[in-house]
Formats: sequence, C-alpha cells, structure tokens
Amino acid sequence: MKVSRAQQAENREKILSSASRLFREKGFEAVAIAEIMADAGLTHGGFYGHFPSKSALMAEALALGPEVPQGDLKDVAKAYLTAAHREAVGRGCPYAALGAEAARLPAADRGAVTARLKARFDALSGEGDPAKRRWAIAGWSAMVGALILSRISADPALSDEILSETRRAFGAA
Amino acid sequence: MKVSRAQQAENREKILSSASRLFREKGFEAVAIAEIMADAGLTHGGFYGHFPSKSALMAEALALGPEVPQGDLKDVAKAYLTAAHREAVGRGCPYAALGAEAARLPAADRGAVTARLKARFDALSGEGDPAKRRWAIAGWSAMVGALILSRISADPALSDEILSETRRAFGAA
DNA sequence: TGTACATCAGTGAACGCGCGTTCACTGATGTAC
DNA sequence: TGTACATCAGTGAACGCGCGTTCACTGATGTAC
Repeated sequence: MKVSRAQQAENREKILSSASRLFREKGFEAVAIAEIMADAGLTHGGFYGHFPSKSALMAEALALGPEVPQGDLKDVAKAYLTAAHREAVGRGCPYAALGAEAARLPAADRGAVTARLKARFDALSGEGDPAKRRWAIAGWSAMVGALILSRISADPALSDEILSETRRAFGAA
Repeated sequence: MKVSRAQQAENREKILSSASRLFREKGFEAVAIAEIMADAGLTHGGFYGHFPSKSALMAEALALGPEVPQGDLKDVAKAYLTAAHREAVGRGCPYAALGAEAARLPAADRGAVTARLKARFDALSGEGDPAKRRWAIAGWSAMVGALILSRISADPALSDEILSETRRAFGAA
C-alpha cells in the first residue's frame, strides 16, 4: 500500500542506515537486500523503488558513518583507538570496516567517500602548515590501519597492544 | 586420472597461490572455487581432495603473500608506499587487500595470520627497546592504513599525496 | 470542507543464475609379487 | 626388472540453495473538482 511522502523519505533513510550498519558488520557481499529491507522493517520487493541496484546502495551507504571527533590528532586517537570501537564494527569507522572492499568499487561509485576522506584530512590539517598536514595524513592512516590490524589479531594481548601503542605514539595515554 | 605424489603436492601449491592472488584482487566472496581451480589449471571437482571447504582455503591463503623487505621502518616505508604496490593488489600486501574481511573470519581461522603479524612486529621492533617497538607498531599500522586509503580515493592527486606524505613522515623521500 | 478517483509505495511470489558441495566415474600411479 | 592390479587424484555432471531483480497486485494517499 502507498505511504505518505514523509513516510517514504523516512523509509529511504532507514534502508540506508540499516545497510550502512550491516555492510560494516558483515561486508558488502555477505548482506542480502532482503536482510537490509527486513532490518528496516520492510519487504524486499520495495527496494527498487528507492535505489536502482545493490551497488548504488553500496556507494551511498559507504559515505555514511559516525562523525569524526573534533580536535587535534591526539584527541582523535584517544577517541578512535579504543577496545569499544574495535568491538562495535557496525557502529564504527567505515574506512576500517569496509576499506579494502570500498577500494574495489568502480571509481564512479567512490566519489562520495573520496570527498569525505578529503574533508577529514582538511579538518585535521589546519591551514597552510605542510608539516601538520603531513602528520594528519600519516596519523589518520595509522589509526585506520591500527584498528584493522587489531581486529585481525586473534590474540587479545596483541590486539590491545596495537591499539595502546598507536595511541601512545600520538601522545594519547 | 591419478597424478604422481609430486604433482599432487604441486597442484595444492598452485591452488593456494591462485587463491591467494585472486582473493586479494577481488575479495573472498567474489572469487568462486571454480575460478580458483581454473586459474590453477584444474577442474573444480578436485578441490575437495585438497581442502575441506572454501573457508579453510581462505584461512590458509590469507597468511601467504610477499615477504616484508628487511630493514628499519624508513626502508620498509620506501618499498611499501609506492604507486606500483597500490596498483598491484593481487601481488601486494594481504593485510591491505583483505584486512577488513580477514577480521570477520572466525578466530579459529585467524591463527596463521596472527602469527605472521606478530612476527612482523617482532622483526621491526629490535630487542628490548619499547620506544622502537611502539614505532614499529604505529608505523606498520600507518603503512597498511595509508595503502588502503590511497586505494579508496578516486582522486589520483589525493591518492598520491597519501602515499608520499606518509612516506615522508617516516623520513623516506 | 467533502467526495471520487488516479497515483504509486510497498507486498510477496516468481525467475534465472551462480555458487559451494557431492559423487560416480576414469585412467595413471605405484606397489605386491 | 616385469607384470597385474588396487589405489586414488582429478573430471565433469548434478544438486540444492540463496541471491539480485522483476512484476502483477493492493490499498492508502493526495489531488481535482
């Protein structure tokens, strides 16, 4: 049955946020359209009224995710490199959860996520100080990499060490 | 038809190396058993004589990949953070190519890759200097993260900047 | 404001395809004598 | 060393399942009057 325009817009947002969370938790390929729609409280047939294909949804969902904490590298490291973030893949950083898979999307589908990445570097860079920008780039790379490696490790001690030592490398206890 | 024991062992290695390369290029889910077997010059039915399941192959193939260049962080950064490595996903670092997907494997399947990760940190750490170990961990994280982020970026200038600035952050021009 | 009806968001069955896995079979290997 | 035959690695057809996508249908929405 038809729903109101407001309800339709709300449904679209629900589909996007369910997709974004489920993709981060399980990866693009492991999540079925029907699973996303059920999570959003709908049935699978309605999907194609909102998105032209699963890959279009992937491209759009990829650019969603929690806002970066403001502040300098040290503050970001303190908030980002935590055991809680490591466990909460579905509510965490999309670069760490979907990075390698995102890189395999066709370039045309990576526009939104590229813009978001650029904005994040700019926010951490300050203005006009090349050394600060350099450390923003290397530092953000280290955080994403450390979170991924800490999730790969099946040894909890090593996993914790990766997080805490990378935090300390940026001066965050 | 039966083949010699030497041929059988060689076939197993071929399957593993084909799988390792294809997984890195396309991701675990996007590669079919039949594709791996064809790449190895065999037919798909023979697969289960070598491995009990696709996920067993995933666990074993994940721990393969190029040897890390020896030397200190600066040398490794110089060899790792290159445009050539960014393009050659199939012949490159398995952590960068499969990191997030590897993290989703059951812990029991992550033993081999965890051991390899540990060995890599130990090799970069030297002996008994905690500050050196800290930078080995943060540095290796930065390299893996930078390679992933440079592959995500659809903007070639940003992609190059991520590699070159992270290289410079480790003192490697 | 009230009414009649055209629109269209969502439903759920169905389609076609590709995949992981199984299995009866083939024929070269390698061993027993 | 030569021969007979049991073993078993690899083949390719087949199975069953789940997925992305399509489509005829339903009934609430929202507009024309």
